[in-house]
Amino acid sequence: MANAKISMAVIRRLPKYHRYLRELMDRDIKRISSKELSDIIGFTASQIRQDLNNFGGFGQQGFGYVVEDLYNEIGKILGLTKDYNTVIVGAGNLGQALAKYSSFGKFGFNLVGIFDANPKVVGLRINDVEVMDIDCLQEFSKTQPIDIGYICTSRAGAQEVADALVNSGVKAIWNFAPVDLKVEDDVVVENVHLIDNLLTLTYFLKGEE
Amino acid sequence: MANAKISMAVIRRLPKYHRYLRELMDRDIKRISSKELSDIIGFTASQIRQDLNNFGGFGQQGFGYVVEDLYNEIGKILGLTKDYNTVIVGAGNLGQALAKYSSFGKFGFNLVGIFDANPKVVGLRINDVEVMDIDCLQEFSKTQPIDIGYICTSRAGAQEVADALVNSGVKAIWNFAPVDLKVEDDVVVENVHLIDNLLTLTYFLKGEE
DNA sequence: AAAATAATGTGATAAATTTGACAATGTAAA
DNA sequence: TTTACATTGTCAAATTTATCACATTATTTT
Repeated sequence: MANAKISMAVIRRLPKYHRYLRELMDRDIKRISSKELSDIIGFTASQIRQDLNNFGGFGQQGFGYVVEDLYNEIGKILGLTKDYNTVIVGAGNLGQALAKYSSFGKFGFNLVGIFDANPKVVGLRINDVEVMDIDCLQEFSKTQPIDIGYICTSRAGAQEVADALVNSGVKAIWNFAPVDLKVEDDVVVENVHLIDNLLTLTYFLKGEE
Repeated sequence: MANAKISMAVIRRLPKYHRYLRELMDRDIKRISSKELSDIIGFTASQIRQDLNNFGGFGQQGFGYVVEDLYNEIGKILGLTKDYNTVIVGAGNLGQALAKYSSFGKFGFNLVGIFDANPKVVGLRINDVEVMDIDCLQEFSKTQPIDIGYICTSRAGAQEVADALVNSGVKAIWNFAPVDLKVEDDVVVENVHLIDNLLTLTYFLKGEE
């Protein structure tokens, strides 16, 4: 297995490959060439081959790729062979929406707890998971290891929540607060900065009219 | 004004500059050098200067940048000098969360309508905006021009909704459905593919344990 | 079984992006 | 007013990323 450093650009394309391969499977397509995949996914065939080769040769010369095998291989690379325990911190609009969103479960993301600092929402049940006080997080993490924490708090509380998650042994944070968190090197943070996204949109909107 | 093509990499950094400059203003800091900004934002000083120079010289040699001026300039570049009419299509969990999320208003994004195909939610009022039937979209767009449409539907309905938005004159789409939309060249699409994001996280989580 | 065809894997090339270096030019101090 | 200092704007180099081109190796057809 090739273990040279994989570039971020490649990694960010992997979920898209995964998504399109799933779709091909659903359409009962058994095999695909890099050229055909290129046509539907929008990357060049060359890039697709090069991307996949970072992880080993999944294709067959003169034949292409077996859709299901490739899907499974990419799933493995993305770490989808195991389940993950997740918690949501911040039971506001977004936190509740994520709690109710069922699609994550399909990929093995199991919501095991929701936490909030606001006594008004503590005790509420959302999608069959009880909202607990944020101060109970560390205690909770002893009964059940937490793999990923979703931070859905305001900007102001986010860093404190990140620290609390890290203290509870969480190694991956999905951050929706518009702030860049400071965490130790062994903790992975993935940001969803919605405002940043929206401003990119207006940049182009402005430029094109 | 320099009008050479600005790279996507630069554009995606602009909202982050904007965010950090806002924070500096809130802390009442009047001026900043690329070196100081580098320390807090995490890009190299050289990159910061080069990024800003794409749009003209906003700094002063030997002095640095005036925080408020730079904030305003970047705001202009991002198109934040005007307001935008937005609609949400899909009043499910996420659509409702976005409707209730007030922060967008601060930047001039005004929610003027919410649409859904499900008769059960049509008529509901969310954050003082009524949920209308999706079939009323085109009619609605005649009374009030729509600048940006947020697609918060399922994967299955997203393309159809995108088409309806484009038909109603919308030139910018913020897409939360896990699908890549096909639209004409003059329509800008910004995707928030949450699942893709989450899978990037597990990629690193897998690699680091 | 041999020839024609298809499509990967990969090394070389090109393009894009980031970083480094410094002259030019301003500010601040003496 | 002159000198010392700070920091931008920008060109050049280095690095990273994407594309091209093709030899290799499999499949399919005759």
